[in-house]
Amino acid sequence: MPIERAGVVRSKSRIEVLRTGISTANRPCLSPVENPLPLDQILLGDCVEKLNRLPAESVDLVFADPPYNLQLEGKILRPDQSQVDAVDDAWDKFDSFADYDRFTHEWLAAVRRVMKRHATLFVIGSYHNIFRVGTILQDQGFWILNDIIWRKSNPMPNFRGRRFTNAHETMIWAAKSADVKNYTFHYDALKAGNEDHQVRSDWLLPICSGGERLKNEAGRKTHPTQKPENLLSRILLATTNPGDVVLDPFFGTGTTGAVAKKLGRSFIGIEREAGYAAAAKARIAAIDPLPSEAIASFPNKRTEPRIPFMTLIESGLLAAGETLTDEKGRHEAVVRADGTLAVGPIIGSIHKIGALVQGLPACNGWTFWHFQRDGQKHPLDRLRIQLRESGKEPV
Amino acid sequence: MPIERAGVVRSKSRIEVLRTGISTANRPCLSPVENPLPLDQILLGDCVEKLNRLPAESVDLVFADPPYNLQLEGKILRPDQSQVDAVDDAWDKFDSFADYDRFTHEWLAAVRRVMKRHATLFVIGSYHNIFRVGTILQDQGFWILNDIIWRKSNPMPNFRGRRFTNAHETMIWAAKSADVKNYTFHYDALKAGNEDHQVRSDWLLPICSGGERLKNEAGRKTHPTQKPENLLSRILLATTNPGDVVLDPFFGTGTTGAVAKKLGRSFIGIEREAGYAAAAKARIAAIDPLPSEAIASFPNKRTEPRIPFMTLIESGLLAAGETLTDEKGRHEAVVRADGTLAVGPIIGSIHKIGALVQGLPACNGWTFWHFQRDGQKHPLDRLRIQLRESGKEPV
DNA sequence: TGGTTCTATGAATCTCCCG
DNA sequence: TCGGGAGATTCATAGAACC
Repeated sequence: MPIERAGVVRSKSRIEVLRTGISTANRPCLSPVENPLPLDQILLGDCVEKLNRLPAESVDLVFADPPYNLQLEGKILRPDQSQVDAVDDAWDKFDSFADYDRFTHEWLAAVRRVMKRHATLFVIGSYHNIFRVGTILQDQGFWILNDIIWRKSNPMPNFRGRRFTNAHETMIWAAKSADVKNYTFHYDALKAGNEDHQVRSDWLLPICSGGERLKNEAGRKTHPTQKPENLLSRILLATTNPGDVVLDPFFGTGTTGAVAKKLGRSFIGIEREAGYAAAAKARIAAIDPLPSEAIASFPNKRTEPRIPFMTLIESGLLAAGETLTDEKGRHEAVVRADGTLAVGPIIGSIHKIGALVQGLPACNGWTFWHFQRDGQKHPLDRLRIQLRESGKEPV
Repeated sequence: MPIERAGVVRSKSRIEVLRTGISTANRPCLSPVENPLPLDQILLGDCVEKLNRLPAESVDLVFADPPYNLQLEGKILRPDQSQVDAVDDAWDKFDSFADYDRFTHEWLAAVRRVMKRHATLFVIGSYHNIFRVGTILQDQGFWILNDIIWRKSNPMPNFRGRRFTNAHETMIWAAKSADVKNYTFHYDALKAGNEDHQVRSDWLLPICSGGERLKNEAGRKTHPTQKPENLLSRILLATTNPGDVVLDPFFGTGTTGAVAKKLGRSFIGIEREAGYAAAAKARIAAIDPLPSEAIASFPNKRTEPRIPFMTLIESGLLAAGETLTDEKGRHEAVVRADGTLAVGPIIGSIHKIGALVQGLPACNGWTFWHFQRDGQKHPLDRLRIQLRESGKEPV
């Protein structure tokens, strides 16, 4: 095995830390000590075989760029890489789809086992294979979160003029099952980086070319389908945290590893072709990780510490007896010393009372209710932010 | 052994169908004379049953908008607590993927039988169903020509902030089999109407709303998923000729029929719900077909237009059938639905026709041709500027 | 009448912590 | 595992309402 490690090699203690919390129950074959998570390495060999040697529930994200269907390449390979005779009638065409399906089924099941409970999966493909992949992953219980369209700003034109320019590829983003709700998704950061608008399911990005494209000595491209780093950046920034483990079972020339290293994530790459793996290793070794302040997490509203309304009063930011209104001044409520609001005889939380006065089933009291300072109305949330910021300062 | 998992286990009979085409057992044996093609009609009933009564190899194009098999749980509320009027109709309910696959397999096989040899098929769907559809149609021997992304310029946002905005739907365009080469595809006309650039596989179009959206007496939408006419226009203009027969097995409120009538194509619609069919019938009756010079075939030779003139028509800024003149009103031409101009029998880009009527070698159609509004003539360029200003595409 | 503001709504697999 | 409740969450467009 010429290449078992590439790029950054982590210390054992680091691995131990990252592996903490991984159950030993379902782990195949090897003990944790004998089989530590091979972080930031490229495993050379068949992906199913290599995956089966990894501990269960050990990675946070999977990015998979499997071989596209083989029907256009004139030859068909079985999962064991034996070649199927070239054929062109319906029976054999079906047979080739069945082969591709079996291959897909195997690697998806192997990947699924090593995913942590909250982990998610990206698979990229074209119309040749993506429908088979999508069907099979649904059959395995994966739960699709989005299909995402990579719109190529500079696609290869259609030379024969008999079809529309094939200007996109499709990615499927899926959780392990429908009941997984706590997957990582940096909604706030994505929105903030997109003119304060939600990021859509169609992404416009150029294909990989220029200096980013790996070439051999003869100037030929090293890999036929090298993915652009920007594509992987978006994915990793959106769905992982720094320190997370990203698995790529079809590593190729290592775009996933390069981007993971740059963004302070760990990677595990599996690649069958030694030539691709070697190119990936050299490429990743030359990557400088970004400074930590460039990749630190964007504040996430859902994970901010909760501030009880009462704390505002206790801290003196708001006084018991003050009158709150909505933004337009159409509704009023009085702040009570115990951290509740009163509208006439009715008493309740800022959310309950906000819902009540509007006749709605629910309401976010932090943004609905406003207090008055210097003749201007400000939302309660402003005081909450103030409190959180002051709490972070050293005392 | 029934079909348990599409793409994984196949029944023997399924393989038989794939090998031999349609088995004769299920084939209805009515002669064309006994069963003339019900052109420009809506057949009320189950689509498979109705399809089996149609003569084999009788339609030129199929547009299918099957149920998506959305699996909704509970309600979704907007941030203002209003409830989204979701698709919860009985026709979109399936017990399992296996059920949906069976349904898909049946209607696709029935559709396949009535397609002429050179006919093509469009199916539209979302990530909930499109992977199943794509897999099954590949299994049946259909040959995918493109997958086409309808990018919605105004999609519904994601209200919970846990996913990317689901801003597109996917269409699969397929021929009956891989050896069909003579399908209709108006490459030259499409290119001429698109700045002399090939049309890509991602199309930006708004959802159906405003006056085009059918509403009942109470002002509620008649159909939850009415498709925009511009979407069907592009499809019919690209892949059919005037006089062709377009089949829609899930007719709904008849967008396919309305566009077919407008563009001088015939249609056959099949719809199970009497209410939808009645709405479709009334809608189509009110359609005025475009004048024949606006839809006659684009000459099958290369031209050199330089304008996305087609976009003006799709955006509604200019209507197919309108007459353009030069500034002094000495020359006239008719706007065609495919983004070209006609002067008598001669058809070409706005530039070519402008040059022709003046007897000059070249002409800038954008400044030469004028349209009439409120009794005044304005150059086409005015509309182009308007469009550019409004056409800020989300990235 | 014209400009501005408000409101309704669209194929949607749409929360999460705590007791 | 289930239920309750805090509190988090929206963009483009049409058309009505208002000024």
